[in-house]
Amino acid sequence: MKRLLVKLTPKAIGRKIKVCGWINSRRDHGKLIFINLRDRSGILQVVFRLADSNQQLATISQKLRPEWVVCIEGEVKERPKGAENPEVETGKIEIIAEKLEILAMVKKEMPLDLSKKELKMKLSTLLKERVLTLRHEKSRAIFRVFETVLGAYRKVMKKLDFVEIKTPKIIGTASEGGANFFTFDYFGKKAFLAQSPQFYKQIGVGMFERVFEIGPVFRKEPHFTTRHLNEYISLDAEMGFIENFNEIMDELEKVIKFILKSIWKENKKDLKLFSAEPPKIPKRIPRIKLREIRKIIKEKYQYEIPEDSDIDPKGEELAGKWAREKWKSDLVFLTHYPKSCRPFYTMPDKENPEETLSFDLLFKGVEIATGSQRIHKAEELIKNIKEFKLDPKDFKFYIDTFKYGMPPHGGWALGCERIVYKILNLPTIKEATLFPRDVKRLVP
RNA sequence: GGGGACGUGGUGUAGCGGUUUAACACAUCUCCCUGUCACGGAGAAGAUCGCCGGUUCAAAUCCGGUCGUCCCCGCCA
Repeated sequence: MKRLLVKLTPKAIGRKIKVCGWINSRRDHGKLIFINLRDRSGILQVVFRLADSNQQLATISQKLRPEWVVCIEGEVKERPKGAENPEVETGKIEIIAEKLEILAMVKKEMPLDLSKKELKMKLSTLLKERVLTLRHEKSRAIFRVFETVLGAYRKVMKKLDFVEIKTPKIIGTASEGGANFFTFDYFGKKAFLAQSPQFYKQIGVGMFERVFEIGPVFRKEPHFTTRHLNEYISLDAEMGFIENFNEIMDELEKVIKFILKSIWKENKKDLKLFSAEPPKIPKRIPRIKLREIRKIIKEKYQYEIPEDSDIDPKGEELAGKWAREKWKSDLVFLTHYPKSCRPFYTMPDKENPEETLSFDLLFKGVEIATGSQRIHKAEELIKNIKEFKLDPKDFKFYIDTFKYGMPPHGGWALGCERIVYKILNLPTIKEATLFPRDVKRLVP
């Protein structure tokens, strides 16, 4: 008999069918055993009536335990009056088991009970036992949201006429000139893991004007926080022929709105598990210069961000608070960062050369994206590389791109895990990562 | 790199100098149960309290070291 997916069983009342999946939970009433069977489409109650079944079925059904993998054949029936469960999609029906095939048993003591609504585990255990904890309903909900972010990003970028590219992650030139790279031996040469697709996506502008990439980036930064990972998925974009750098924010604004809208459309059940409130999104996301938000935070919250430096996490949190109070917005762009806190390829502001045409996008007080207009003239780029005390020789192919002619352009990088982390109000970004890589964690 | 906190059965916690043969919940095993869905009931097994050393008549409990973990700051998405 062909397997039927659990979600299709309510339409099969009266029919004999076969379902396959994992045992999510079991409730043994002696002569009556209830099993919640989980497959990719949902959960279905299976009833074993031991009094009515043959000896063999009765004996093995008593042995069934959580996470065993089974196929069950039987008749789909409406549940008796009063025994319906409105919390489950298949709660009005059940299947009366007649045949049971065990595909796999559990051979190890389970460190958790997957049928419980909350796992209540320490983060270290949750990640150590990842191969199992990922099966939990809430974990799966997180990664369904993650999948929506990826899908929505691709969809909206294509709609905005960007072309998807994939750039190398093994690279020979450090893209930001910093020291935060993983290095390794590549057939006798020194290689790096890409910390950003920066150079390659800019080269992509020379091909398609508008490109985007969804891919991993690697950061050798020993941070111990709830919002950092050493490997994460970056949602990158780069666009040519911009008249000013506000156009970059205009596009990013469309993108982030589409992503958020998609999640609230496609992941209602997942969001409910985390009691996630819809984000406050105004018609236009406020944009404010860093130097102005500095003043506002000082006046409103008596908190001072150090001069000529990047905004700190506390400052970001307060900027987020201010945006919510003043503009009723969970999103806010901070713009015009000082030259000293941006990479060498960032375009300085002609009106104030100490500031750059750059921005960060904050979501609920956490930075989820960074972007800027880039320098597109080779001479200026070389000058800036030298000002940053770097050697132009190390960036030859990158500089060549601009010698061959490039339009004014700019782009952004969105942190995929950060979006999911803030949307679901997770205690840490590590829960929004299948197998997080942090300073201490390389396995599993 | 700087700072803080925590390590107790499989999991999550309580106990914080002697009433402890280390307690509770869930999981595990045995038994009872025909309408449960976080099923219920009875019982059993399972921890030398991370490790090493010190203080003390007495240490899971206090002190020091060590290893591990988590968080904050810096930096970033």
